[in-house]
Amino acid sequence: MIRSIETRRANLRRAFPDDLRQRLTGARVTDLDRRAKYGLISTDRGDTMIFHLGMSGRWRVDPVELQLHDHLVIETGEGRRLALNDARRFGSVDLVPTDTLAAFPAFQLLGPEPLDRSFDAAYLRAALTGKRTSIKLALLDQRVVAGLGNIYVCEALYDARIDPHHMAGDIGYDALVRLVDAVHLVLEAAIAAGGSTLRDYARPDGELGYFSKLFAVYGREGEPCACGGLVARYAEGGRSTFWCPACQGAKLPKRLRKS
DNA sequence: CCGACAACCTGACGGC
DNA sequence: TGCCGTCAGGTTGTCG
Repeated sequence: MIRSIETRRANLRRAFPDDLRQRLTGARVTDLDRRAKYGLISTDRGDTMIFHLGMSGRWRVDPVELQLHDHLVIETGEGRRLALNDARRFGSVDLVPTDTLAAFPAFQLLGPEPLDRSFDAAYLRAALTGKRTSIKLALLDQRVVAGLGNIYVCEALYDARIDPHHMAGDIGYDALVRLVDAVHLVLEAAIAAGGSTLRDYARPDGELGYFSKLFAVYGREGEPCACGGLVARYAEGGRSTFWCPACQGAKLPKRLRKS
C-alpha cells in the first residue's frame, strides 16, 4: 500500500504528473512489470505509474536518509521507503490508466522484447530489410528491438563476431542467427551478474552489478581482446562503439575510407 | 526514411 | 590543488 508519495522537485525530463499524489496515495500495488526500459507499477485504483531511469536513475530502497537527487519518495504501508534518485534527470515518471497502457506514446513503436520468442532471426531479417543504417544503430533503435542499450549492443555484436559498421539490411541469415543468440547470451549473463556497474549504477539493494567486469569490449579501448588484437572505438550517432576489428572484421567504414 | 546534431542534466575523470 | 574540457547507461526533436 502506498501510504504517501512525495515529489521533491517538479520534473525529471518532463513534469511529474500533477495528479500523482492524489491518484496513488492509499492505492495498493497489484502488479510490477516492465516494458523495454520502462518500469510499470500498477495499482488497484486502475492506474499504472511508468518510470524510466534514463542514464543515472536508480531506486534507493529503505534509504537511511534522503540525499541529493532523491526526487520522488514513496512510503509504503509497512513503513518502508523507496527513493527515486536520478542525478542527471534523464529519467521520467508518468501515470496512465492501466487500460490505456498500450496507447502510451513511447510504447507505440516499440519492437519486441529481446528475450521474447518473437525476437528471432526471421523477425530480424524482416525488420532490417532495406535499412540503410549500420547494424549498431539498428540494434539501438527501440523500434527494431526494445530494451537494448549501448553496452549490450556492443557486447552482442562482439559475441556474434559482426562488424558494427555493417549495413543492417545486408547481414546474412547465419549472422542474424548468431546475433539473436548473442543478444540472449549477453542479456542472460548480465542479469545473472546483477547488471552492469558503471560509475553511478547500483542495484536497488545498493550492491553493485558485476557484469561490467565481464565486458569483452565495452569501455576497453586499447586493451587486448582475447584474440590478441586491440579493442577499438569509434563514434556513430553520438555514441561510442567498442569493437575488436580482428574478430569482427577490419573493414573500414566507407565514410572513413580514403577516396 | 535516414544521418547529423542538439538538447536535456550532473558528475567523474584526465590533462595541464 | 584546482580549473577546464571531455565523456557517460537514453530519449526526443529539428533540420537537411
